[in-house]
Amino acid sequence: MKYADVIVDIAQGSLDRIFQYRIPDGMGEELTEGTPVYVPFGRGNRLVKGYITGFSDQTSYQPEGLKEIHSVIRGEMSIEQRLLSLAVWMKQRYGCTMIQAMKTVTPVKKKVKPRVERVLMRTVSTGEILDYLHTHVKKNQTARIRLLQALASDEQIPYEAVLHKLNISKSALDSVIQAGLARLEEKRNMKEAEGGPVVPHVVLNEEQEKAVSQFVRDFDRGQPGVTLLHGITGSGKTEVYMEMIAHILSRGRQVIMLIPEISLTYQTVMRFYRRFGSRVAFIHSRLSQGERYDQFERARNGQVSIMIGPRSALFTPFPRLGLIVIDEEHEGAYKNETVPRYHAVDVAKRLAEMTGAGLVLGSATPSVDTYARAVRGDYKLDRLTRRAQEGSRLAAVSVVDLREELKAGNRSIFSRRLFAGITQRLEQKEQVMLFLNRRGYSSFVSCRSCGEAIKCPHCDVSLKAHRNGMLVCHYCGYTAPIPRLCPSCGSPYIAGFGTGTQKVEEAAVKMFPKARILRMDQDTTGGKDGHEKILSAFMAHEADILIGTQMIVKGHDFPDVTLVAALAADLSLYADDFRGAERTFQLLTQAAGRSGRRGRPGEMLIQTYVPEHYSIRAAAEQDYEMFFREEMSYRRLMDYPPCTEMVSVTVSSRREELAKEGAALIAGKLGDFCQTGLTVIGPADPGITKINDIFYQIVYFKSGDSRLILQAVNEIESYYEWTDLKKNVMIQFDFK
DNA sequence: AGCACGCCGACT
DNA sequence: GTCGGCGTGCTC
Repeated sequence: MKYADVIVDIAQGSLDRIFQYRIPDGMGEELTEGTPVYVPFGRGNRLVKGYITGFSDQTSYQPEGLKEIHSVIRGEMSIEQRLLSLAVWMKQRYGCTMIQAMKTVTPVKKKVKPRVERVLMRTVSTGEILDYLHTHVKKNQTARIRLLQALASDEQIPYEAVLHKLNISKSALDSVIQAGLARLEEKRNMKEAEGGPVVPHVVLNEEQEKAVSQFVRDFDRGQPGVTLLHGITGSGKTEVYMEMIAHILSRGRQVIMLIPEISLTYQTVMRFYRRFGSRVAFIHSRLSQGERYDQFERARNGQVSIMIGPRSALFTPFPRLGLIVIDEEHEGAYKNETVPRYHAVDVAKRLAEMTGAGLVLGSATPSVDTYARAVRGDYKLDRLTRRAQEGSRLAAVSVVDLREELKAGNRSIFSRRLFAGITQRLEQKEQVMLFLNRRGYSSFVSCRSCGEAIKCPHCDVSLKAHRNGMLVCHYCGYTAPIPRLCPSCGSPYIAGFGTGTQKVEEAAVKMFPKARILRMDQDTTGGKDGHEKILSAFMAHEADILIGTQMIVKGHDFPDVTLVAALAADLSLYADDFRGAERTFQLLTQAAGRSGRRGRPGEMLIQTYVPEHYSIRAAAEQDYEMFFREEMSYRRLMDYPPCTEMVSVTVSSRREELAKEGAALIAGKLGDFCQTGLTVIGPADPGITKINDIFYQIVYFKSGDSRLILQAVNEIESYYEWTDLKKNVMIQFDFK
């Protein structure tokens, strides 16, 4: 290898590319991917820091013009070094390029346009916040008073409710909260100065106490390991996390806590802030690149010790990481949707190993994969089986067999039992949530004569009807007016089919004409704060019934909801992958958890055509173990993860036949590479075969031997690299 | 980001 | 005549 690929000063967005350098005699041995080096750069040949990302024998640049690497930077394992070795691991594990991996682990500092709100955030004081409220938030006097009282008295009030009542933008409220937090911090400091108790500690129950003390003991022995905290809804997992975090902080180490974006609510922020004060920092999607970078800097130089955020918070550059917590471990949001398609749990495990930190995974419905490892003894398992709040009970769940409804002549989407339940709740002025557990079920236009749905000319999906009379492709953005005649048969009888939730809404309006009904889906959540507006209106009890997809059952607690119903639980069961049953069980269990809080008993109804299916029976019984046993025997029978390791190769090309040929070549190569121990499936059509005029094919391979899987990935990579395949198709690996 | 190159105004 | 303003563009 004669030349090295170097990426320089990657905190600068514009220099975010590779430069090639000559390798001086004798230096080759020392260089590997991720090695930090000094290189001469620019017209003045000033020495800048860079990192090796790869090697090559050839160069696209004129060889005479290449400069030599100046020297290798040696020294102790810095934070960057650690993140870079994580990048090297990601490159290996997920089969991406070194640059892709490095971009993922290192934050890029981008220019930020100064915004008025930002100034407000930084400089606002308690006095100013009052001024702000008086000048900007005149609309609702009671809400303003409520907010002020809450800020002054530490009272917990729901974020969404405040947002709605004040009818202000989210960023404006965020500034208000920032100011409120500053004020709370002041009060804390005063209390500390007086020598009074800083935080009213929550008393943990026996199970919580046991989980904490075991974790503490193992951590102090230098064997933090991985712990699965399996706790039912409302069992007080957060209190357990907070005790563990407090312990880690007392040992002079730092904590990363991952949460699904949706559960970063005002309550969550306040809870952590009240316990840990200004040592905690948050990352959320509203932050600009620059603000995100600033949060990382505050972590690096010790201003904060706890970082709470989505999966990208994993790459917080703490000098001495002691604990990673992943809340709602089973959530799909932890998987990165772009290359490298890493899973936060896997990366966290690796990072924890590298830093000697503990890893705690928490969930009421752990992923089958995680639970299997816990059962196997790879992870420690702590159970929280009791609700933390005295007197609070799990919802009573029952299953309604829709086949019986049909037999009895009821063809509506409301079973008789659900109808009675809703009627009763309406009388009692309580709230109802109706959910369809399937996403992407939005309105398309189809022909009543030939039945064809109007499809996107560039993608293998049907076009969605928007309210402005246009058809839009949600994958490539193609837009066209709704035609008057059917493009396939010329019939004039074409009509829009509403979304699933629209139909439910229509039916509900007919059945319950006096009820106030809200619907939440892609059509109704137009605008940035659409979601929040609907949720907070419902929170403020401005509607009796909320209809929506799974987004309504995640993360939000509505105190007046006493009935939740899954209208057609089977919808998520037969999804196009092997995790359909798992997702169904998780969704139904989550939905049950939304019903009946604050002491009021809740009820959950599951309407289904397959009441005998184990995922539905287990959800009704609220019996995770039962679900797990059944699901594992299915996975074992079908040889699916976690009983085997499975990887998909997605092959894509502008030309359909090239994609098909390429996929066949790869499948053939895999077959040749290993006749025994490796199962190859495909080539096959993926769920969507064309997006943006690019055609897709998919090949799966699986094996019980993870080394064999990696070898196969490498084999395909080098095969791809050194043949015409590279000219014709793109490939992408995904670990299932 | 730096740093050089470059093409216009007021100074020893 | 030259010193220096910072506008533009490149960095293996």
